[in-house]
Amino acid sequence: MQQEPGFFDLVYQVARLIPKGRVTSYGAIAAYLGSAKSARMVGWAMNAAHQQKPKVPAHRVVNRNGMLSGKHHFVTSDAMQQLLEKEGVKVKDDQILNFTKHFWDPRKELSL
DNA sequence: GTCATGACAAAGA
DNA sequence: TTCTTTGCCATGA
Repeated sequence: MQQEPGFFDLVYQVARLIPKGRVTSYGAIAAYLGSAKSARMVGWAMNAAHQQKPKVPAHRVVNRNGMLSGKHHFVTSDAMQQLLEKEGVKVKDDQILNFTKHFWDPRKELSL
């Protein structure tokens, strides 16, 4: 088995590194992986993250606008918002308040 | 092997 | 300023 670190695995790794109460964007993760323009792949990876173990905090990953674009993919549409608020992130109208304040850039926090 | 889709992002009009 | 279009790369049929 090649065990080659695929794009998905990288996304899961970074997603799990997101501190509690923080959020990041698909583009930020993509940029950290070296493919800033492949933000779509990050979101696509999240789609498969549901079957990944350990669980991937996909609820901490939102689009560049801080909007819970992926909430619709959770078990329940409210699950994502509930989880975020539970961690201290205020969500209003499917959008994170003070998004820039909660924003966590792996490219900055992890390494440069 | 080819076509179509996807939880995004940046640029152009 | 908002809306529209293109790019990106991997997965599935």
